[in-house]
Amino acid sequence: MGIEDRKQRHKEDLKETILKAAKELFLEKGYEATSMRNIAERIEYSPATIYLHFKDKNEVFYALHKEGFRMLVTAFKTLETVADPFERIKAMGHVYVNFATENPDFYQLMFVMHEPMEVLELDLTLCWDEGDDAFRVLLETVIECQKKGYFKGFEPNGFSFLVWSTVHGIASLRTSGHLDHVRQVKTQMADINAVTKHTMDTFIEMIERLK
Amino acid sequence: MGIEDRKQRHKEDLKETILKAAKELFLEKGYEATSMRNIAERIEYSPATIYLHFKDKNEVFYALHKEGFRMLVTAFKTLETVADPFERIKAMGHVYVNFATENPDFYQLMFVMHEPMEVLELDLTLCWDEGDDAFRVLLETVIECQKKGYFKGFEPNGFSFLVWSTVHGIASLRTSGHLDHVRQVKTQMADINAVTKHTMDTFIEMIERLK
DNA sequence: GATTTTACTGAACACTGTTTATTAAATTTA
DNA sequence: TAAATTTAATAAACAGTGTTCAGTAAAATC
Repeated sequence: MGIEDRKQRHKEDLKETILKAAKELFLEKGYEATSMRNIAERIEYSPATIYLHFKDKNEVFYALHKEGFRMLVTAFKTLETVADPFERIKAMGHVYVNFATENPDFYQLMFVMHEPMEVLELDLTLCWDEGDDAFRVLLETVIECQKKGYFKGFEPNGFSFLVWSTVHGIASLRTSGHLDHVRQVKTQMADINAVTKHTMDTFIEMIERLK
Repeated sequence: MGIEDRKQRHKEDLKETILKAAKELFLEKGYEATSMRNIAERIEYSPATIYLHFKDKNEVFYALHKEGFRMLVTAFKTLETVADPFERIKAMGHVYVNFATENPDFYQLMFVMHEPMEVLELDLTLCWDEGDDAFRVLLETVIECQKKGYFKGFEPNGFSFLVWSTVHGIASLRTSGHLDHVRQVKTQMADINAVTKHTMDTFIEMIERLK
């Protein structure tokens, strides 16, 4: 089936080409400004062609959403070298917030917008494996911490949700710009990076005290 | 100038009518599905008339955004009866998350979307008074707590940002639906309310230990 | 060489936010 | 009261959006 293979490969090449163009435009101009016509124009196909490979715009961005999670899980991989689970959970917080800072558009796509998640809601045979993977890394680290005697008396799921909520809160208030508006009025801090860092440091100090 | 007054009143009546219709449609169908044509149709005016009273769609929703903050500040007012500042900060967290739960669309408009905030960014003479007000209530409570010996050694701004980030994280992961997706896979909890409550309880337990 | 399958597109549908020239009504001036 | 002016409101257009579908060329099969 050499011909079948080649055809299949060509088909997937085009799908990859569409996603490459979609990603470029998304990072250049954001979600709203990236139209199906825009993507089609860049790859020199008609808009209708995209619909032969993706159900709709949400499905295109769901693919990018998954790519973002693969990037995040890769970033988490580097944490395996951190032996102490408590140090690892601190490092995870930094990796998470840094990821959001360095890839604000991806972060919004992954954790703020719910358009890409609608694909999951409409097709219930699909699962949010990527999100689950990322959460499991956190949960396992929390459990490991508790085995060493940290965070005594906390239910691990609840504690993990709390840690996630906190770093997500910092990341999303930062990337949406709301944190910066309050900074301007309430603090003498020079820039948004300082506020983010200060808030993260306060969080680390907080969990240090639960040690 | 009785006539001037009447004309002025009529002008503001129409502005209020526009906002009323916009609010209704927004709560019925969400932000994206509320179009200027939709609003105009409901009040039986032409779309162009709205532009005599508001610069653009963002300005319409900025007005609703402000209304949301007035609602939140009103909800915070009831906390003045809580004498102990530590109990008050706990109650604030609950009021905040309950507000987000009961008014998810308003919450998104106020703390997640940045379209309404663009009005502030374009017209720098305007200030985000509403957001500042809400944050000040939190900051003052934190300072009061510290006067009573709680949260020793924390810088009050940083601690306030951290508390805000945490409750915002819980509220926004809940209203966006991301929390519910992880719940389905990772926990045996019946519904999203249980997860939200459990995470909030864990947060309260956490700050109790810093007392 | 004729037929079927595949890949692709042009054009349309029903929307969107926004602007502008024009009209109709109300008010002011003569 | 009649003419002139100001105000309020709109119809129509512009340039875009996501999406669908009938139709067309090219490739593969018979």
